Amino acid sequence: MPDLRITVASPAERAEREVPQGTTAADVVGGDRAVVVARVNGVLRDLTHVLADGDVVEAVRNDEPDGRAVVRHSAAHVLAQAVQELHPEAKLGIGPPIENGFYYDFDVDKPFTPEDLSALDKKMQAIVKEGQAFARRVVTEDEARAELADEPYKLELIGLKGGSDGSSGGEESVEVGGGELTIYDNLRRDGSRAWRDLCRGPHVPTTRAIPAFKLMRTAAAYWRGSEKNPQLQRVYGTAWESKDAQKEYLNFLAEAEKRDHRRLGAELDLFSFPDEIGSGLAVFHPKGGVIRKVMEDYSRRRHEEAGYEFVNTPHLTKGKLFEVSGHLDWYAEGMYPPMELDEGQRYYMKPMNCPMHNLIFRARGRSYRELPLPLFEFGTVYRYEKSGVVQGLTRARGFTQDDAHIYCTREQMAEQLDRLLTFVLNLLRDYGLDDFYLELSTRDPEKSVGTDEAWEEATETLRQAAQKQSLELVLDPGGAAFYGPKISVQAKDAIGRTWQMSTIQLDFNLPERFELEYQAADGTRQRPVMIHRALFGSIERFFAVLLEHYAGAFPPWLAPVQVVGIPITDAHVPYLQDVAAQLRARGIRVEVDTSDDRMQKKIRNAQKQKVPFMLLAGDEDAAKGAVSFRYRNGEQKNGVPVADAVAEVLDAVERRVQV
RNA sequence: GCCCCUGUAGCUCAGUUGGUCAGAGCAACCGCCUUGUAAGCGGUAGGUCGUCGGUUCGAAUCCGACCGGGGGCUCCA
Repeated sequence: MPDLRITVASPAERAEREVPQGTTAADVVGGDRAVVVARVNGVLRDLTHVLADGDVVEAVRNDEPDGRAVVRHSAAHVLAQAVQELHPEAKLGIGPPIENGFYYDFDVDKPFTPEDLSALDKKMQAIVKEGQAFARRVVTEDEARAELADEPYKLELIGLKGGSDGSSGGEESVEVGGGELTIYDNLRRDGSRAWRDLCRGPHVPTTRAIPAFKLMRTAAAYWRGSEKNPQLQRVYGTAWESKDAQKEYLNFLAEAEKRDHRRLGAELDLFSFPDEIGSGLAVFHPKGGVIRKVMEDYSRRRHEEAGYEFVNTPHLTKGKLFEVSGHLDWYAEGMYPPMELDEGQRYYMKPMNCPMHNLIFRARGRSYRELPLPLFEFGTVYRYEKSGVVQGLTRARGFTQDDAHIYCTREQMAEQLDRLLTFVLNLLRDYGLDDFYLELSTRDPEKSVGTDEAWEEATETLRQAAQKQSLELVLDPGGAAFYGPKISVQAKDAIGRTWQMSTIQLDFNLPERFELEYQAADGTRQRPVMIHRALFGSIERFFAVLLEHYAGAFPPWLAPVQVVGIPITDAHVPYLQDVAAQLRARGIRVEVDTSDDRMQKKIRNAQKQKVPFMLLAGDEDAAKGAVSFRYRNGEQKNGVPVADAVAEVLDAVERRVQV
């Protein structure tokens, strides 16, 4: 039998080898337990895959993205096997790997309980320990239908695959894919079949190659993501290449929970959601209010410097305005239902500020000399979010946008976008976010208005502006709003989570609908282009992001209480009050703790409130005209002359640094 | 909107199979203590157990509806 020539590739090198017929990927790149699958000619394959002449083979380890996904996918299979052993009536949905884990959907009579979950976890442990092999088997459609006669959802997937060959490629999933149908058998050590599932694969060689997993939660999910379909029970799990990697991930989750803005908002007395007001509608307490005020003040200042004009508009309007804007056609279900006044006149809460700003533009004739005209407003809007999606400050029903609309000529558009992106990114950096990427959302043909040409021009202009920023640019096909494409700035926070922050949207549509015009230099009337942009998105949401980013320990310029004076005994209260007065005179938010707690307790309280500076004073300090710093990290600096202490605090605030 | 979980003092939580089970800690308030870097001590007050119905001799405990909250689906700033 002639030998095969293959290439063994690794990030470091490529080596040609001659191997006998029948050589598998495992023969070439296996041996290391961390290698779970192989990449053959760029396609992930089982290690049992038999190589052909000319193949390029690459080992895929379980600690790289593709390898992790395979481990997770295999873990999903083990879950499904466990479910069908413990709940034989369960019908299988799909079970793909996802970011940080996997899920599997099941149709069961009764939703899983927490007890079910821990029983499943145990069963999975047993299966993993047993070391069952994942064996791939190619089947015909008829064979698959026969074998999976009891699995209605799998049959549906087979039907989908058979019916729409290559038409759009849209329904490809991990169960069925590519050119052939495959079933994976889970084989016990004695070769008998423990379980099987329709699956594209690939899989790890045996269940033992799933080093760490944990079932996380259950939830309902619609079959194939549509509300019209039945709801299945989804079990979420996580899986990793090692126990340590999993532990690290679980620690990350714990850290995220500690930073949850809903928790910190209550602990730090920043805001609340009184039941009496209604779901998704927040009130800001004094400490949250002052943070918000500082955020807004700084933003206003920067907008002023950048030449924005400030406007104000009402929260409520007659329905006609949203007929003109098209919101009632496109957005009605996101709006609060109307109130009927004055013989059937319908008034709506505004879900967006743009129509109002258009009225300001249109209030009188406009000249090309006024353009670009940027109108800015902290505009509060109300959106009727479905009850299941409301979530803290990040998804509220009432929120305030730092909203601006820039009216300009087509010629000005590109430069405006350019400057805008730079402005946005710099401002976000001032608030302490500095790790960004950009996302370009393009047209959803199902949900959009306007001509193809206009969309194309707008999209291209945005793309060019984005590319100048030397940031990563990600595409989001079909993600645009109905009136135009958008760029959004995604920011990474202190623990690596990304948040969508600012959005910049081009709009050729609203100027049309509102018949906006300006008079050009040649005397003709022209239609302006409109750019929508919000930096924070919503102040509430941005507030939440910063709160989580800083874990409540705001930098001094944002901290609600910047300095707490802590007297060693009551006798030192007047001394500290004098220090506080000096700070207050310079605009510092300072309190002196005059409660009858002991000094240690006062420190603990200030520490828990995450106050950036504690200033202590007892006899020793008072005698020298000094104070002693205690910082949030527990460090201290003793005997600092009062003038120096004041200067240090002021400096930190003015430079907006974190301490 | 749909599914699951959940709702006991301002906060975190105990309350066994429905029958002195309405409790604790922290916070608040009142005293005592006068103290050098994360909880000093004592006392007082505070809840129609989310709401409304139902089952029962009897419900925080069982059932239903509604209203919050959480996790998802979907959607989105």
